[in-house]
Amino acid sequence: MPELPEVETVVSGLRSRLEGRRVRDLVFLSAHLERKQPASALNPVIYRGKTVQKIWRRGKMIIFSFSGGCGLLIHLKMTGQLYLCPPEQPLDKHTHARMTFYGLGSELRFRDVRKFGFYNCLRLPEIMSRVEAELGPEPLELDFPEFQHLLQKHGGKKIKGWLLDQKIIAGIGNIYSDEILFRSGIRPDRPAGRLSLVETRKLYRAMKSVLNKAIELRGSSISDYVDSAGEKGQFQQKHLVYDREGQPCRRCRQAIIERKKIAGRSSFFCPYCQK
DNA sequence: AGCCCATCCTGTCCGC
DNA sequence: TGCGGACAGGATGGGC
Repeated sequence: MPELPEVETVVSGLRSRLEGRRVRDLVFLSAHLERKQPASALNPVIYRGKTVQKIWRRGKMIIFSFSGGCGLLIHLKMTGQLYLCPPEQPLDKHTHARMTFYGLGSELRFRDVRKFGFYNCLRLPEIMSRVEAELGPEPLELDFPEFQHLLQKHGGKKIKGWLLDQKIIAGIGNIYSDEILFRSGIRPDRPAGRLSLVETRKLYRAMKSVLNKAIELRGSSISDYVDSAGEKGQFQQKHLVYDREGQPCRRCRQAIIERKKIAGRSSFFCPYCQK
């Protein structure tokens, strides 16, 4: 499931290959993805001849800007993939869009088995206003006082749900919320507003260190995730609780990792290390 | 305000 | 071996 570190890895790979390139064509391969376009969507034909100006990330959203004010807003959701590959590589039924470029031996493909993701052709100002309306601040740019303020502002929420809420903080999903809470020694069902100062500091530091370390290791490949070159990440080897139900805790080596549904999501935690 | 549930979708896994 | 049902999950939207 691509979360902030996976999306960051994809974006940095695409950026180095695509920024400054001129689009030859954008083609949708399945009607499904087109049905997810909002009413204000641009005709894909408009992208022909446009130059990729910038590619960046906001939370888990991927944004492209092109010359002429066009943009792309892409979300990989759970099984989406956005990668460069040789044009002759066979297409399968899960590949929903392809973009080709002048002078580049690779094409960009959007593939998504479960079809939860979207790939929206929109004007850049519309993308920016949508993204800013829907997303809270970036966790890696958040300072400690603002972090504390957000904990109090949504203090009734369980901390797991708090971390997952994209409107509070943008980019954290189910894997990293569990890994962050384990490293903070905090149980996922604790109310966000009732953490001690020491716990709040631990949580803040763990959030940054887990996300940064995961970016360094190019993300976690649990099911479908691959980067822009089709390569898997390595952070799954560092997971301490996620998907480890029934196995001994890697820290205390005694307690057994539990799994509970919290805030509607499977949550893994150590009943001994997390208070 | 915040929780729970259903929804979208398909591959995988489990039990019979 | 094969089939059917449960399940997973990011985000949204409705109901309580």
